[in-house]
Amino acid sequence: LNSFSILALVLINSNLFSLANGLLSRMMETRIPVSTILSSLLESCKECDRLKSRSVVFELLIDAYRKRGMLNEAFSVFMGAKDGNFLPNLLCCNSLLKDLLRGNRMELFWMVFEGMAESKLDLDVYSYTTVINAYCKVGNVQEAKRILGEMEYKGCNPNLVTYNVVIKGLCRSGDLDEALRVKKSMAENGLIPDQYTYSTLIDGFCKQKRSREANMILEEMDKLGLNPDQTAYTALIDGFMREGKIEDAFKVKEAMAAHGVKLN
RNA sequence: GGAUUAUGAAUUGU
Repeated sequence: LNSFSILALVLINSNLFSLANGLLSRMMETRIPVSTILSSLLESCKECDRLKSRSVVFELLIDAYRKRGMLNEAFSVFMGAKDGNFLPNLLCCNSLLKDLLRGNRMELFWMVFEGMAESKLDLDVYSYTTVINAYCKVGNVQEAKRILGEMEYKGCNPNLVTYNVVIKGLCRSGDLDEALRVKKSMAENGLIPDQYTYSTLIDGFCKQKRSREANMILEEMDKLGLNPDQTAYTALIDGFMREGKIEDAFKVKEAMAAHGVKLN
């Protein structure tokens, strides 16, 4: 195992990443527990202190575990690497956060996030957006908005996706008016709402049984030349049907056809 | 640069 570890480090040092990757895959497939692989790698890093880019070995291993859905193992490697002062780079951390959030592994998610913060890693718009999304998903829009403020304060500008995530969170929590205010505020930051923004709002209004207003949002979208797509129309049809407004639903279906958007 | 990461955008009933 130690020979493999050292070889992996040497390969990375020589920019032979895919070979290193193959080696790590073989190590994983032996079913040796992560903790053993991890300590072997950390030990080898200490021995081979003249090799460069040693933290890459942990990034490769995290990615390998992540992509196999082995999130506990990916997490362990992150923690071990961080504690050994081989903090994975931002892209790797962000990717791990994304998978932990999607996998609903929130305990691990927050531990990784804390680890990034305590290592003084500068978060980027991806990191912040993911964290905002995490808060939104548990209905904590307050905290989501706090992070939004924090990122701006730290000089990291929220982008279109960030705003869409916040708007979605507000819609889910039923705060439609605030969602509209946030949409308006995008212009101040030079951002133009896109089809995601509009579809999110349309769906939000529909889910609160405010389909008529949703219809107006769709019309606004159309006016602006942002072609409402299948998602926007489907959300609106669904909204009208939920309210029992069958005729309105059919009108939307006709408008949809007139705009050349197909029913799915 | 080895990895190229953030919106699981809508619908799919009982």
